[in-house]
Amino acid sequence: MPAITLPDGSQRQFDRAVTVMDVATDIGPGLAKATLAGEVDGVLRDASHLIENDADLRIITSKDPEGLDVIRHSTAHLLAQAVERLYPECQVTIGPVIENGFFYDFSYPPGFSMEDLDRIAAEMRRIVKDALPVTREVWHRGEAAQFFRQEGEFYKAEIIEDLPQGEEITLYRQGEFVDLCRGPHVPDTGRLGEFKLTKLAGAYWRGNSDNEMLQRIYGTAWANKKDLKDYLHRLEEAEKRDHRRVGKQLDLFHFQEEAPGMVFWHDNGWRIYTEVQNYIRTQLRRAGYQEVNTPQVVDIKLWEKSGHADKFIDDMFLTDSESRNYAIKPMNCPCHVQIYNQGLHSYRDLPMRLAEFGSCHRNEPSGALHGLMRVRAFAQDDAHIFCTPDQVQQESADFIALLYRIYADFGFNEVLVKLSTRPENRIGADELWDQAEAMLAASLDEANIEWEENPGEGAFYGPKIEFSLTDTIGRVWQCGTLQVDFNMPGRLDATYIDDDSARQTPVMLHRAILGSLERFIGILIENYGGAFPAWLAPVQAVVLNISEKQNEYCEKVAESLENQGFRVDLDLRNEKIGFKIRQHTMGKVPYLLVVGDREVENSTIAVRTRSGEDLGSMSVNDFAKHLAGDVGRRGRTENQQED
RNA sequence: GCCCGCAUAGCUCAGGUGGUAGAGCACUCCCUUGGUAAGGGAGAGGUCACUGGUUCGAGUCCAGUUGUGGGCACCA
Repeated sequence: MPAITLPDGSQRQFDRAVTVMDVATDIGPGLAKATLAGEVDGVLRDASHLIENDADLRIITSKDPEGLDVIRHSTAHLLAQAVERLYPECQVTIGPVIENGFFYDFSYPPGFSMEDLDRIAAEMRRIVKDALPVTREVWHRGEAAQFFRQEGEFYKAEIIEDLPQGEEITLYRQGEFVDLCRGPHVPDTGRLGEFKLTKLAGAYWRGNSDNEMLQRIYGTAWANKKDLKDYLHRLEEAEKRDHRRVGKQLDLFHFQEEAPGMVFWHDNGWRIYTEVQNYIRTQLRRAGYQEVNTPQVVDIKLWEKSGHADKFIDDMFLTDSESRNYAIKPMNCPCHVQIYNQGLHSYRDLPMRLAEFGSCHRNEPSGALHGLMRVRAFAQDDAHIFCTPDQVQQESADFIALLYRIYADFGFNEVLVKLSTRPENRIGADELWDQAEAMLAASLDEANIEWEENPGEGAFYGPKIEFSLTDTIGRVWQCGTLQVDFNMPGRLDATYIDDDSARQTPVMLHRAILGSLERFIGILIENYGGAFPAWLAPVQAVVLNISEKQNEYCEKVAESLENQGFRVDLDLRNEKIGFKIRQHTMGKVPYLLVVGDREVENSTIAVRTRSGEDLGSMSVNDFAKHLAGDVGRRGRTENQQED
């Protein structure tokens, strides 16, 4: 005699056990048709789930986020069923829901091609048309494993055997296809159909490169045709902001075969780069850092001593001369310890903060390279803070505050924060790790920052906080980092004299805010779609003449602005004004300054923004003030004050 | 590094089943001096990524290499 309480608080009384679908039907046929699953007492269940006792029930349709997940999950099963039909020797493994869609991994040594994807999608549509009922079955663990082994599905049998004891083993059946799954699923395959198989990729079984490489098929799935179309449209729009595409359009940089993973910066791109670098330089100086510069080619012995060679020798570029072996430096820290080690330090000298935009090279695996986002040659806004153990907490807090201030200047207000803790392969005593991890966690908590733990992902010498930004298509890129290192200073013989005259080993904080400048500029390009705020724009304004008559005046305007430190171009080509406006608008120049006879006569310029707004005519001085205000705001919006 | 694609003019891209390359934009020259997103005309421009193979003949088919794209693994 269950009484069902719905989310609006209303109750329905039944004289027998009912399924989620029964309740939906009781409410109305329209709802029944839309019902995909139900949330019974807070747990997601199939529409066919039988409710025997009083319960809270929320009917799940495609309008609920959970409903969309059910659709995606069921579409993954649909994919697996189609693949099993077309490639009977194929084995299924796992097929989870991911952002915007799903994937399914198959063991199929011959491999799939893009043509296979078309065949598979066609078979999937056939199954949708057949509207096969999807049913749930509870199996005995051993029998289920046995069943899959008989079917030749050894991966599935392995998954079952690895499930925690006591967990219910459920199988879902649609037509001839049976899959191990926790569920829930849609009531029948007819509820699916708004999907697209998007990519084909390799993926290692259980994410381990020692295992077989499986064939992964990615897809996207939505509740209706419009959502699917909108999603595909969003992807296209994101592609237009791709930093590689924008980099070519705006003549920022290029790559070429002779230097894979290394950037050829052009004038326009390098202007952005140096602007960013100079901004950071000023910020660090203000925050009490010293800027230094250290050699790029350093004897391998130093890398052996620091511990890097042990772990990263394959990823280092090596060279030799006169029977000595050198590495092109992959990072700055050992060199900074060398600077620290010059002279004797008192605890009174600490903290000592050494910053460097040193050029570093890492021989990244070819498959990892990705435009500016992952390169083999880069510079970081890198710095190392040498301090006493007591100072770690305060230095961390100061750093985190600086990082958020700088991100805000660049217009980034959403930051993902993770604390990576001790990895399996590490150096140093566990007590030191306990201490370091706790300090980092405390500095985040004190700043009221939400963070996640990333267990086992710390560097080999210490735990780290990672600060990540997101690109236009939702890929997350780690930029900032803060790492506590109790090991390297000792390995490289760094010391200071304590207040009781004893020699102590300083703690070293490795830290960067933007991370690789190359990557950060890639993110900036995508964030702005190439339309940089005035402070970063390679060209801040272009002076355009209407005809030859105004050339001399135009030159004077440009010269005056340049003398005030602005980046200004002159376009005196024999072209119509509409043509020039169009070209520089597409070139994303923030301000277009038009000069005709009227302006010459009144000693003014007509100001137009790249968004097409007409700011009217004004004197060069007034425009300079306007532009200076714009530059001064950096990436912050009008009403965001600098803190 | 591994899986699946891709590589044609400076850029964006066409080039069924093999018969020695095309468009638009950009570029050069000429006309046009034009007031806020493309004025007109003419011209030049390509060892079809590289190496090898099949063929009378390869941009096109096959193999390898390099680079690159999407993933996986890696990321001090």
